[in-house]
Amino acid sequence: MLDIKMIRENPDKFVELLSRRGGDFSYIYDMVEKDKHRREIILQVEKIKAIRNETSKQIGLLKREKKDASEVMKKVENIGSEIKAFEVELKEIDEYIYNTLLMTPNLPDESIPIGTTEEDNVEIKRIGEIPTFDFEPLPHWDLGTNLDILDFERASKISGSRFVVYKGLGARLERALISFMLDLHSIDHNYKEILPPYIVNRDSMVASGQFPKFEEDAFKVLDERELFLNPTAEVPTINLHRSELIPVEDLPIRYTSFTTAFRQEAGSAGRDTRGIIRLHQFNKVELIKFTRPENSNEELQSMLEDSERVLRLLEIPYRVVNLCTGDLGQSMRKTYDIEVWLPASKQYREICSISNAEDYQARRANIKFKRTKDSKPEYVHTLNGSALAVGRTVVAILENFQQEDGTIRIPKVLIPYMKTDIIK
RNA sequence: GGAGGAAUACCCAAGUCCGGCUGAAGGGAUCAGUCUUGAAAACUGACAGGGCGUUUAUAGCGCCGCGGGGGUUCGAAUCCCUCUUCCUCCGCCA
Repeated sequence: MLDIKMIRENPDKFVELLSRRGGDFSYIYDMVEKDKHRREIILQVEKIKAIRNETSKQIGLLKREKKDASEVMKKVENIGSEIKAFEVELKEIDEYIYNTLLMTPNLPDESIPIGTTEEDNVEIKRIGEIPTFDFEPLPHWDLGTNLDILDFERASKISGSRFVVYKGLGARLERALISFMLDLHSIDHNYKEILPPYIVNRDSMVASGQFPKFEEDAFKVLDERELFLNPTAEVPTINLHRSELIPVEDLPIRYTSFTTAFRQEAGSAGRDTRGIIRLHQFNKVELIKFTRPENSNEELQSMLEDSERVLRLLEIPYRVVNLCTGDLGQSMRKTYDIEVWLPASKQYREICSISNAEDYQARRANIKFKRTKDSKPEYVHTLNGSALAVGRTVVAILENFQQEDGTIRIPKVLIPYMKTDIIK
C-alpha cells in the first residue's frame, strides 16, 4: 500500500511513476480530493466529540454529588445522532480510500527499465554454458513420460488438467531438490527454515498484496470460514510478522520457507498446457527478508546471489533479467528474474523471481521497527524471492542433463540426496 | 462434535455482578538515581502505546484505544449482539 500522506504531497509524481506500469492512474487525483474532504469531516466530528466528552464528565460529577443534571443532559441529548451522521459519511470515504489504495500497485523504482511486456526486460548477465547435443533434445514431458517418472494421464484422472503425478526417481528428484535447497539456504546462507501452514486467511492474502486484485487466481476452501490455499510461501511467511513491532536488533530477518503453492492460473488458459511448467499445484522454496529501509537494496543483491547459487551448484545455465515496469508484480518496486535454459524449446524460462517490495507490503501488513526506544516506529522493508521453483528446476535438469538414450544424469550436488547418479 | 471457562499495558493481575473523579489498582521485569571499590539487596524516581487530526514540529492540543467488529447510553473495561483466539473436561482422530 502506498502512503496517502505522501500521495497528497505530490500526486503528479505518483501518477507519473505509476503510469510507467501502463494503465490510467488519474483516479489518484479523485482520491486526493476525497482525502481532503475526509480530513475536514474529522476536524468537525472531533470538535463535537470533545464537547460530548467534556459534558459527559460534568454529568458524572453532578450525579455523584446527587445534584440535578437534567439541564446539562438536555444540551447533549442529540449529540449522538449528530456524531453518527458524520461517522457514516466518514466510514464511506475511509473505505473508498482504503480500497483504492489496496488496488493501487507499488511505485516502480525509478531505476528500472520502462516497458510494457517481458520483451522489454533487460538482460543483465548470462551464466553457464548452454549444452550442445548431437541428437535432438526432447521436451521434459516426453522424457518424463518415457522414463515413467511423470504421469500426466493419471494425474488428470485423479484431479484434472494442470496436475502431475511424480513417480519413482521423479518423485525422489523433487524431494531431493527441496532438501538440497533448504539445506543450502538454512545451513550455508543463514536463513531460518520455516514450514508454514498451507491454508491462509483473507487478511494474510490482503497483507502480502494478492487480494483484492487477484482473488480469482486463488483456490478457495469450501468452508464457512474464508480460507485459501496458499499461492506462494511468501504469503504465510510475510504474515509471520503481521501487525508486529520487530525488535531492531532482530533485523535483518532472513527466512527460507518451503510450501506447495496452489494457483488457478486464471489468466493463463491455453498457455504452457503441456508438461509441468504451469500447474495448479507446485512446490517452491522461497526466501523472505525483513530489513531496515537503508539495507534493502543490498539485501536484494545478496538474495539474488543466494538464488543464483542454487543453479550454479546444479550446473544449470541461466540468465538474469531486470524486469521492466510493465512486467513488475503489483507489490514490487524492483524485480530480478532468473531464467533457465531449456534446450528442447531453445529458450530461457523463468524459474525464479527476486523482488524488493520496500514498504508496500509492510504498510499493508503493518510491520514496523523502532530505531531506538524513543524513536517513532517505521515500516520495515520486505523482500522475497524463489530459490527456486522446484518443478521448473526438475524441468531444467531433465532437459539439460538428458542423454541420447533418454536417461538423465544427476548433477553432482544432488547425488547424495538421490542415491544414484542417473535416472534410467 | 458436546459441556464449561478465559482474553485488561513488556509479563502477572484487580476492576466487569450494581455504567460516571479508572486515560485503568497492585506486583514483577526494565530504565535512571541513592548506597557500594564494583555488584547484589534495600530505598527513591520513571514506566501506554500506537494510530489519526491540527501543526514547521517525535512541542502543544484534540479524537480513538481494556482480543476484533457492531449496538444501547449524555457517558461503556463494565450492559447487549457478533466474530476470533486460548484453556479445561468428554467424544472422535493421524
